[in-house]
Amino acid sequence: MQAGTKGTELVKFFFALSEPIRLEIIRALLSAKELCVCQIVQAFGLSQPKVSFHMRVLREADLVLWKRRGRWVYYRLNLENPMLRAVLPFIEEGMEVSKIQTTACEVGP
Amino acid sequence: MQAGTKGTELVKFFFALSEPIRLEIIRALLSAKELCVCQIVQAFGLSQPKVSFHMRVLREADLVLWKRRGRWVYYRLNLENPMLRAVLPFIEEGMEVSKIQTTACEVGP
DNA sequence: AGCTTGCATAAAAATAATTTTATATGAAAT
DNA sequence: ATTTCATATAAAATTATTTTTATGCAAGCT
Repeated sequence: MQAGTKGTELVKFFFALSEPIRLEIIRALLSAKELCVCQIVQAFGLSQPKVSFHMRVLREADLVLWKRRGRWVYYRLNLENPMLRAVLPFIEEGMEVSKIQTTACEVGP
Repeated sequence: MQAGTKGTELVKFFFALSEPIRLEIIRALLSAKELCVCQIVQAFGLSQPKVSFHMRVLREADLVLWKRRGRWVYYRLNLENPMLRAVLPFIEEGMEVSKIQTTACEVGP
């Protein structure tokens, strides 16, 4: 996804979702209302900079929102994004039903 | 999109759409019922192997169907793909209305 | 059959994305 | 004020994708 690309928004959107780790993070965020970086790090056994890198891609594609609370940074899906909403059913597909978020849940440190 | 990836189908789908040239080809196929490679080459001023490369990515993501007729190979959108159908409205967005296919049209050599 | 056209594919070269390693920042704790 | 923790960001190293260049193949023409 080189710089100066036209139609960037759409390209960024698809690009962000075209990576297995990022898709898994999206799925995790679908199950948990929100997650801080350390939870994602632990859940997937990834390095922290790696997770931060991918979260940035997701952020810049407008797929997630973030908020700092104390020392932690929490990420959650940007469900206001209509494109995300359009593809979520396909991302959910194959997920265990039990893992799909139906109600808010307490998470995190 | 490294080899041996899990959840390949979805990743391939998003990956195929995460590239400006491929998105433009999708848009062109939306306007023209079907296009042969030489038409895409001419329409965008791309080299033939480049177009073939991108068409293969689109094929392997199940986004397009192809058929040889004589010496020409024609590509068209795989509108049976439900994921493609889900995102098409967003891909159309910003396209000139006049370019959006409403009826079949005669194209090609 | 031999030529030409349209296209796929392979190999090499160029470019871009990801991962790792190292460092910086903001917030709380001591 | 210093230290510690959680995380972002930068730089370097690695890996993947894209582009270019070269070649091969199928189909029609002469």
